[in-house]
This record gives sequence, structure tokens and C-alpha cells, in this order.
Amino acid sequence: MSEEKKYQPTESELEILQILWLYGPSTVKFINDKQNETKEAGYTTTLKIMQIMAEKGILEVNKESKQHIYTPTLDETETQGKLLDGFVKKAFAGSAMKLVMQALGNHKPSKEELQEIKKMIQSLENKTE
Amino acid sequence: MSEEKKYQPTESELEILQILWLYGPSTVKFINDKQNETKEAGYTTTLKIMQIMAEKGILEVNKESKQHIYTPTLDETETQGKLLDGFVKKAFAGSAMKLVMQALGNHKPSKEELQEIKKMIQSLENKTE
DNA sequence: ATTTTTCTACGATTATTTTCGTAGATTGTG
DNA sequence: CACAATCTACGAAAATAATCGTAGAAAAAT
Repeated sequence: MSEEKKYQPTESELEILQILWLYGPSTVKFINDKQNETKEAGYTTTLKIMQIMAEKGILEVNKESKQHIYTPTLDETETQGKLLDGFVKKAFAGSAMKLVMQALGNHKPSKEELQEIKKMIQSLENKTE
Repeated sequence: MSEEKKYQPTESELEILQILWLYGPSTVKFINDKQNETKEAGYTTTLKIMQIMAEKGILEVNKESKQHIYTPTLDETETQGKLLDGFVKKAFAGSAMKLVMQALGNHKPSKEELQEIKKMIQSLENKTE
């Protein structure tokens, strides 16, 4: 089965990953600017974290030009899956169902989204039998 | 609308809360024993964290007998809701849908559970219109 | 009533994550 | 070439969480 590496990005790391996943490979400056759209974030702070991430292997760095370009090595969906797993255990005592129900209740999905979910359920029902 | 306190329990705190929510008001020893069913956990460590939680107001302590009894002041569902909110933002860039889809995909629900979700969707559809 | 067991109190240590200041390298400009 | 602007490198501090050892109070046992 899936090999379940135990690595979990920290919060700051995750914040950076989100930006990278959304916009693709970027420079520190770009990331830092994005962060500053919503909060204070010192340039060297962002840099440091990204360097640490590179050390850990979460990011890959292209140093050809002066402005290093960082690329995430982790797949978004896969990483989210692992995080979700951990979260379900920690916050919902392992019950994914409870989480799903609560998520549906709290963040009212649009009609289109409801449609999507229905499709998903159908395909699950087919697989179940 | 909902007042969004910014407090988030730490991991250890959450672990303790889970046990309290499941079994009701308990002593430190009880909690610590439960924890030790799955991992190492020093008694004084558990105690310390629970004392800190009491300081913060997350737990209430009854000191009538020697064995203090701790009761959570936070509502389980409400707390989970807040945690979920934060998690969706941090790990799923704010998309609750993505989270729901992934959760459904990763943790195959049983037939009964699928039934429940369907009901939920129906009630949502009615409200939407 | 003395000893043993069971608990709490609490400071101190360790670990982990984040933040930041400073130095030095590279690039662009006049 | 020299000056300014832009970046990276890196160590060190600050903030936060988790762990643990020791002391002493209370209760139980003999």
C-alpha cells in the first residue's frame, strides 16, 4: 500500500507551497510579495524558509540566474491527501465521515458543486458494488 | 455571524480533548493511560499540558477530591468546525469542495455512509432553492 | 503514627519553528 | 570603474510547544 512518509510541511512551508502550486515555479521575491498581500512577511524570512525547504528536498532550486527559481517537488493532491489523513485523525478522531458532513454543512456548496459531489457518490456506489 | 475566536488548540491539547469528548470528564491518570495505549506519554507531561489548558480556560477543573477532574469547556462540533476552517485555508487554499472530494476519494464511505451523505445533499439542495 | 503510594505543583530543559540582522556576491547604470 | 540596487548566505535570537525531574501534599495501608 501507500508508503506513508511521515513528513508534514510546517504551516509556513505550506503557505509557500500553496503559492507555488497555484502560480508555478517562482522566485523568493514573487512568493514574498504574494504573502505580503495578506500579511507582513520579511523577505529574509521567506528566503530562509524556502532554503530550508530546499535542504529538506521539498523544493528544487535552479541557480542558473541570480534570482533562484524554486519548484515544489511534492505533488499537490498527494500532499493534501496526507495532510487530510493526519487532520482527520487529530481533529475528528479518525472519522472522515464526520469531517465530510461538517465541511458540507459549514461551507454551503453551490448547485454545480452539489452536482459534482453527486457524481462522485455515484461512482463510489458503483465501485462498492 | 459566528464570532471566530482565533484560538486553536495545539496538537497535544487536541489529543487530550478528543479523549475528554469521547469519555467525558476525566482525571489526568485516565487520560494518560488512554494516551499510553497508543504511544509513550509521561504522566507529568500530560498533567502539565492539562494544567496549561485549564489556565487558558479550555478545561475546567474540579478540585474537590484529590484526583482533580477535568472537563472540556469547548464544544466538540464547534471546535472541529473552527479547526476545519483553518485547515481548509491552510491545506486546500480555501476550497472546501476540494477537501470534500478528496476525503470521499481517500476514505471510501460505506453504503450507509453514502446514504447519509445523500440525505445531507438533499437537504442542502432544498435550502439552496 | 509511620511508611508507602498516589497525585499535584512548578521550574527548567529540550525541541521545533519563525523571524531577523548583517555580510557579501552579483547585476545594472552612468 | 564605481555606486546603487537586488539577492543570497547564514548565524543567532525569539517564540512556541512539549517533556521531564524533583519536591511536597494528601490519602491509604500496615
